[in-house]
Amino acid sequence: MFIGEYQHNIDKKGRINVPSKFRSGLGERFYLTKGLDQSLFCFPEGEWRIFEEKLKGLPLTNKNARGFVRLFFAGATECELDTQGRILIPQALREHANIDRELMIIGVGTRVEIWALEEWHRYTDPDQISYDEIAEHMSELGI
Amino acid sequence: MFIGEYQHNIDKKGRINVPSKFRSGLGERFYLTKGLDQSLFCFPEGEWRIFEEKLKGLPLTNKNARGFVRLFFAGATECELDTQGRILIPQALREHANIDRELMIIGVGTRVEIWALEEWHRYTDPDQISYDEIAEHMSELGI
DNA sequence: GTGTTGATATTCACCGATAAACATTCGCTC
DNA sequence: GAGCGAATGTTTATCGGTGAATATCAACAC
Repeated sequence: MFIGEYQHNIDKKGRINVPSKFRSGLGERFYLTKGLDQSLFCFPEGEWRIFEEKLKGLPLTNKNARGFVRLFFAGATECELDTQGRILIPQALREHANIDRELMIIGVGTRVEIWALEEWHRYTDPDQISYDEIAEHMSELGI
Repeated sequence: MFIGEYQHNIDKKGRINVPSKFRSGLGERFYLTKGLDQSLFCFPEGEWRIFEEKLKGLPLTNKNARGFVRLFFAGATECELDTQGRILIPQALREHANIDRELMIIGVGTRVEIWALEEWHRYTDPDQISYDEIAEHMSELGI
């Protein structure tokens, strides 16, 4: 399970250090794709297969489903950690997530997400997000 | 069951001593998350697994669910007692709870909470809080 | 009151992780 | 083949996390 948030920087060549806590979970080879809400999704091999299966099951006739499938498959790339534990983020994905220099890498259970720092702050802005609603969800979980 | 309150200090590296009374209940490894009201929640491993399982099942396509899962996982961290019974509180969690130096660790039945001392005093200030009023609401909950 | 024990506080030193700059290789174009 | 840029590798500096050692304090027993 991936949890926690880590603020890293991207270097001039478009590489980022994968937080050491995520390395064992992601393994040597994993998958990176355009995600929802201007983020990038990062799946370990096993989770990627599950995700693939789900996408394949979507109806070709549904317009939204078609867009969904295109976004994920077309945006996907296979990543390999280099000798220093870094990965290269392709230009297209950097643009999708608006990543310039500072970014936030977060663990979201079964996947890892990469956000431009600014986007993440906007997303988690207390004015934008309803903590009451969150509290609501928490009580459903019995917290 | 966790009960009692303990006033501790955090060291320069962001570590705190876990009160010895809580150690056996929390075990060697447990989980810490951003809680409500500027506090931090501390869950033993077993309870954490239950949340994880529930959250894993939430749909990726639902915006609210996505947000909740992100905040919950990103705001969490795994803690392990070091050789002296201390844990490290990550920067982000310290900021969430406004913890600078003095803090209060309280037992709340099934979980442990960590507060900045100042926040705790503000929260429990008799001028701010009416126990009668709280008791009133409790009766609505059937207690 | 004194000594003992266990718990918490504080400091220091070391190691690993990350940041940033620089070097090398490879493939491409001209 | 020369020059170029993208990708990959190497090196160094810095910072934060981790463990060890020591100091302080409170509770308790005698």
